[in-house]
Amino acid sequence: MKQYWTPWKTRVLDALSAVAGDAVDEATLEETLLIETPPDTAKGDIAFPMFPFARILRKNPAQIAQDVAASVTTAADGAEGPAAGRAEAQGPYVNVFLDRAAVAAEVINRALSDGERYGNGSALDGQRITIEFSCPNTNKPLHLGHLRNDALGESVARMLRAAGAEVRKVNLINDRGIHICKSMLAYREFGNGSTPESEGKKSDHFVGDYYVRYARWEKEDSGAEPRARAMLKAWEDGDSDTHELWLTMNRWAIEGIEETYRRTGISFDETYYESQTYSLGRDEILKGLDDGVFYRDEKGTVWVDLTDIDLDKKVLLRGDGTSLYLTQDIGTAIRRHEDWPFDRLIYVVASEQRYHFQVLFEVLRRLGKEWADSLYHLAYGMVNLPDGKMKSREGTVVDADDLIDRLAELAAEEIRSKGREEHVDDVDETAEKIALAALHYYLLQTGPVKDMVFNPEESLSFSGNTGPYLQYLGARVSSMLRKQNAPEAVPVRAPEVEEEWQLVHRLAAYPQTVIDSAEAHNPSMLASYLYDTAKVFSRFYHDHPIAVAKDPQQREYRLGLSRAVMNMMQHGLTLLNIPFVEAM
RNA sequence: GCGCCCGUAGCUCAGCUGGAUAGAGCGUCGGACUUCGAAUCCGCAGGUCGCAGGUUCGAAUCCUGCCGGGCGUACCA
Repeated sequence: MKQYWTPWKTRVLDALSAVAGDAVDEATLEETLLIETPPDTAKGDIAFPMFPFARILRKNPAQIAQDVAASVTTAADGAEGPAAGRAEAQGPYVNVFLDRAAVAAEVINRALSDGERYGNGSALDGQRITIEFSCPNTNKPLHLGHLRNDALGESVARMLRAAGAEVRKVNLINDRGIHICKSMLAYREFGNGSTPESEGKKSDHFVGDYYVRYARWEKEDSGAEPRARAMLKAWEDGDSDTHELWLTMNRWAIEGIEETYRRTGISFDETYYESQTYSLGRDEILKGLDDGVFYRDEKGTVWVDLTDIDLDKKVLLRGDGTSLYLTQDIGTAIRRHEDWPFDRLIYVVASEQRYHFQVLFEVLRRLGKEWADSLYHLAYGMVNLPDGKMKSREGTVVDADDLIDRLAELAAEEIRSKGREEHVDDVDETAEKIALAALHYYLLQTGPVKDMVFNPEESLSFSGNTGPYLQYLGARVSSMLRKQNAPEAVPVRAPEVEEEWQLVHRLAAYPQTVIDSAEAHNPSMLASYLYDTAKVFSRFYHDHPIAVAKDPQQREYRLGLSRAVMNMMQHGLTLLNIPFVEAM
């Protein structure tokens, strides 16, 4: 989308290249030119710092600014509409004063006519991106760590889509292995044929309880572990009783987990199961062995030597021919590329596995997969508690369902204590949406690379820099727009107060923010943009009349601006997987 | 030991590819509801941007070293 500063950028570049003559090519000038917003709007609406050109042009930056400003103003002379205005040198900066009325009308009307699509872009048009996230085990329910993973994966996927990419969200369910057998064994041992229904328990929690039960048992009885291993062997040999139990318990686990997905707005286009993919990759490794990319030792183990790129030697296939984590990841990557050839494959996986992905990508490269360079590990930090790490053994793991229940309960209390029951359609449904807003915003406001501290009390709060703050703004404005309809378009009219102009500016910069956040795979950029915008709007709303403005033209204009900002907020909240509420 | 990541206000975090005076929220203290919804708004206080060098017109941002913390360095996943 063409931005309102585009004509000015062109004019500044023209002026610079006139000053530079043949000495500097235009591409260099364009790369060097920065566009900023002056710290104080009295200084102008757009700023171009001339510092970098001082070196290139061997001139005083303030002098350059004066020359450029003069010729830019001349170039703009006679222009009308959004391209009109003048430039002024302020020290080493060229500052532009726009025809705000014209620019504002263009920006607002674009947001009004685009409606809920405002913010969708085409920067990634034609790109096919697969994104893998969540990847739960079928021996226990989701916990806080999964919630961060899910929030990130879902949000990044939505942002990439908004930026124009074709996105395929995939899940890989870890439904096999010794840890799965442990809960199965404990159930066979202590379950007495009970079921989630008979116990009145959510089915994934039911399964998880047996995993915990196993852990306790293992401590008391040294015979437990060998039996778990024997069960894994039986499973691998296709023992029918074991498979029947496995199918039943997996179904319980997955149904429960899917319920949490539905609840949190997480979805996938394709689900892979490790039980179906774990043996993939073996043939690929053997092919690589034939091609001399890998080697076999005297025990029959297949290795890859990555010491030439400062990594280690890694085992790809055990001597008995069985697969490892790495083996199957090689297989699933290849399978995915066959299923749906992608331009990029993003793995949303905790940063502890950085090394694993380095190795994985390099092995695929050595197997001659030309698409190996398009693989990307979106590593994110761990979620800690105020007193340290979550430890499943110490029972400090924060359960996903419990946390959301707790949040929803508090939100419902809040609704009641404010006497809002009559104003919302359904207290519990609204409370649930507020809970998700609090949770998702909390998880996404921190950039992915950083470890974060989950402070229960803080995350349970609904005021300040939180998801519910954003929802609250939406609810108030929705309520206002129910009473007074916004116009379909606004006339050319100068914004009267500073907040109006700031909102126009934020409206204009929003589509690019979506693209930047998507390309950086960083929802926190978008989150803080929305929060800052909401703050500006809150102040505007508080200090100035909108729907109750006496002057009908002013009222219409402000209602139009409000609607436009709401379109943007709704779009942005959706990208963060935060539900919009009409009333709360 | 080696490798990767992080270190910004008392706490939790922003700060885009280096750019004009480093920002929020929570917490403390104080103010604003006969006015479009007070889950809001406004104000006060709070900083050697871990430390030391370097690069440059200019560094929280880039480079080097050190300190502190996390993670990794499995024929676990």
